[in-house]
Amino acid sequence: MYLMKQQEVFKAMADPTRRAILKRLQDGPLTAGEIGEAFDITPASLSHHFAVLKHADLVRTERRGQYIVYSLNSTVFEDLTRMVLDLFPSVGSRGGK
Amino acid sequence: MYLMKQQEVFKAMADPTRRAILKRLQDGPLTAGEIGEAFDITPASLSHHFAVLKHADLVRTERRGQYIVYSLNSTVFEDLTRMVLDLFPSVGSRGGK
DNA sequence: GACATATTTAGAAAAATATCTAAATATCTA
DNA sequence: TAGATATTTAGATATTTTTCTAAATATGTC
Repeated sequence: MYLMKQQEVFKAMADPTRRAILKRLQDGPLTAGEIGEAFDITPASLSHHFAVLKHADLVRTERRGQYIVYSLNSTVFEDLTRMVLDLFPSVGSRGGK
Repeated sequence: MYLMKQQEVFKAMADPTRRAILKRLQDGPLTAGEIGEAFDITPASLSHHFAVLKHADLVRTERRGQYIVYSLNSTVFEDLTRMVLDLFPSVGSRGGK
């Protein structure tokens, strides 16, 4: 059922900078540089966070000329939501263990 | 809106042992010792994980004689679900930014 | 081709986390 | 109260993560 790398996804979500990156991408794709403007962090560190998010398959990338454009991968989000629900029996109200 | 400690919750969920602890509690409350049976880890390390889960308000505790009984706190879990949905606009289909 | 810009990779240092052993605390039973 | 069991706390160590600087790669422009 879960094709996603559960551990990678949860680890990716655990960092506040990465969650903020995801937030920024809610309104549409952005280049690495555009995302970085919001953070007081070097491009290298940011790039590391991108790598973690990509590894968890939470974002997709596409090169556009000099730029690399990042966008949310909403498919994995659905899996994540399901995963969270699965951890808490009462709310999801989906019977079996 | 979010009364929960977002960072604490995500951090708590990032560790596989802690997620497994939550899983074990799905079927009902268990003592620290009962939970520990499933893991190849010292009671001290386990206790550390309990502390993290408690700090995130994901579990509740109650002393019963010698034992300490742990149970899921499903209230916070609803917040968590909402939080995840909030990070991914397409899934929740809830308009605003 | 040379140079500028955008981004990533490599390698090191600093900070956070997970784990352990040993000791402390709480409760139970005799 | 003494001894046993259950759990946590303290302190140390090992691992992982975050961040940085410097260098490398890719693309665009002159």
